[in-house]
Amino acid sequence: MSLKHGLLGLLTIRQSSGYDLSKLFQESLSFFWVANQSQIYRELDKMEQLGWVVSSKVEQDARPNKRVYGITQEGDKELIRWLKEENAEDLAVVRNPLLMKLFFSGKVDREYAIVLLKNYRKFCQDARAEIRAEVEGIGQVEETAAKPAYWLYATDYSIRNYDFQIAWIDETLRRLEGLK
Amino acid sequence: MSLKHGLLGLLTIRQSSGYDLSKLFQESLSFFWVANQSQIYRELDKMEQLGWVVSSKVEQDARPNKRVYGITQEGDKELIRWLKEENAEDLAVVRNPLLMKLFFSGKVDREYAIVLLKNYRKFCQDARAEIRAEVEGIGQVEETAAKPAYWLYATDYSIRNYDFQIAWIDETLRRLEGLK
DNA sequence: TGGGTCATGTAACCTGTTACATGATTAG
DNA sequence: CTAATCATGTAACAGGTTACATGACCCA
Repeated sequence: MSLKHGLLGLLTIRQSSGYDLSKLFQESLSFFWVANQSQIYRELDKMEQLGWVVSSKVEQDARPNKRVYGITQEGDKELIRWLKEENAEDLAVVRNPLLMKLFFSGKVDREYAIVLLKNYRKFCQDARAEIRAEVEGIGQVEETAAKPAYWLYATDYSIRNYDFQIAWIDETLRRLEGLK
Repeated sequence: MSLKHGLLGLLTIRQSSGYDLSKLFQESLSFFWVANQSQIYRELDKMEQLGWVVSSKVEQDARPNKRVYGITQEGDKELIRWLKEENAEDLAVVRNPLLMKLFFSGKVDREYAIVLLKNYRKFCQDARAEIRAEVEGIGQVEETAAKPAYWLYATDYSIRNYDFQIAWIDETLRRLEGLK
């Protein structure tokens, strides 16, 4: 149940509306978690039922009224509980559409597998560049004994993960093209 | 929509019941796609409504009657269409619970992040060993101009992906422990 | 003045997870 | 004899996706 906890985490920074959270999420967590806006609204609703957040209506005139959410003590406790919980198996969600397609590519001409890999390679390069740009944008972040820069480890993972994928694609393309 | 297509792919090998498919899936595709049994039953149902498969009841006496599914021409066409389709963005589903937790680990003691990484490292090693064992079990598969061994590329990806993750964990642990 | 983005959400549907139900056969 | 596994599924719920609705403001 990572999405709810991601939202809790963001709400410890500041109170936010669904819209705000959606943007915040996009800026900070979207490299390793995709969530769309409507999903965030629904989750907030459920989190309020769970007592993890409270909301209050804020009247606005130039825009539609909004509902601003804040984390409760209960919510904070839940966030900490989740962070301390050990559940290694649940951390790896294996679901890879690329490999699914590749696995069955014997059914079609080899060219399709090659295009598949090449397109995906392009996608990886673009995604990698985007993360790098984002990281540069934030600039140097202090990593001290008091505060390890966890976000840095996460972006590092993401970038290197793309590197790994690109390297694997290149080798696989060589093998495929070598068979011609 | 990869699960339906995975099942279509398996059904081109042979006709199968939901139970058979569930085991087949486990043996062949589970390294890159997790699916549970009940999900497979439901998907088969929908695929029959779509005309991609047909089923027939098979009476059994020692066990409950079963429903055996076979792929139709329509289903085969759909499988090929999916294999040829270009959709690079949809191939990367970014949803990483490990990074979500790590990202917010500043909220708790550093020790929890260390345990998190160590537990996950163990998980990766076990998963890696399991795939290797499976690959050895199948033995050498011919890779010829006529038939590239796509399954081999997929397992190769999976193994190297675990290697990458383990390497990143080790470096991250060093950084974390260096801060003490 | 017409299209994009800001800003708020709702509704319907699809996909994935968990728990349960039933009864035979097999291993310790 | 008892628990595990084989073998078949169904039901309810949780999480994710797509499409739609409303209206102001901003830029070309």
